[in-house]
Amino acid sequence: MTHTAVGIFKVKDMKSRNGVSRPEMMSISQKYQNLCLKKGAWDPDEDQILRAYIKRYGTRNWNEVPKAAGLLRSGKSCRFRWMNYLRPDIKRGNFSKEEVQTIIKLHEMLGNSWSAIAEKLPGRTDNDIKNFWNTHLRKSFNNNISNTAVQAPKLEGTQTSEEESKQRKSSNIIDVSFPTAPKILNSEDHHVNGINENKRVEDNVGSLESIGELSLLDQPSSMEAQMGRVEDYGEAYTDQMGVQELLDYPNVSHNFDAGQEFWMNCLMKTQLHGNKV
DNA sequence: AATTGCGGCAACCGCTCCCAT
DNA sequence: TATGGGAGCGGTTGCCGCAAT
Repeated sequence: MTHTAVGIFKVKDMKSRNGVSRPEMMSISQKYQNLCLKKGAWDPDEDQILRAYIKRYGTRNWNEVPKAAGLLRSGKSCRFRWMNYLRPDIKRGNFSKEEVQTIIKLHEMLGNSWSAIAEKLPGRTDNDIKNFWNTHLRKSFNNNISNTAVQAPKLEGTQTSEEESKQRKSSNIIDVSFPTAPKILNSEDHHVNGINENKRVEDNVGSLESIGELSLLDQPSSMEAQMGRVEDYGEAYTDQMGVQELLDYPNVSHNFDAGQEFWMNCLMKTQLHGNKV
């Protein structure tokens, strides 16, 4: 049956014997389990089984889910499928302007803490955001520094039609430059506005109670200055008085970076018109 | 028409953290 | 207090489809 192989080795209960150490046995067990488990894309039947099982029994123990549901998958795989695809509250459409802005701002602030970013984007998963960043935004920000052509983000979402896909691919190279782009540094310990980069990200993000509070971050370049991670790319980032002003009046619009504003406009035009900017 | 290269997404892997014992 | 298991996270890989050659 499906879960016999999975449950065969209870490694923690085994003692070393025949000269095989526990770690070695662990490894053997893992390999054996892996051989027995299905990998790769999920088919609709598996989705249906998992969905039905979780609907009925919930997700208290992911390792039990595949065994009890009769799926030849690891608990991790089931969890991943549920969390990133099957969950009913998953949003699978376009990334809105607000969502893109939020991702950009939070990434400036938190780095690659996708789960923390995802918390502020209801319906979006960390994996979605990570993929979106890696395939669209990262290139833009890398090229941001070198001022070369970048690829416009795809904003249609994951379930695009072939037509949209073709249109996107035929028109997705735009020229964007960021004349005043800040450069992120690898610094040791930063405490800005209560954010400690050396702490777990959740601890820092916990202080941002709602998306509304993100309005405080509406000045991307200035935020870099607040975080003290800006190299000398212009006075706006190094002016201590300016930084103090931001700290004193966080809700007042300061020094909105023209390069990023332009870039954001490009994104929005691409989304709204589905064509060149 | 066949081949190659590339982009995008889904999924896996390895690691760390948290919590129960 | 130490240990082990489960959960969660970020990085990476593999596959598929499309465009270019």
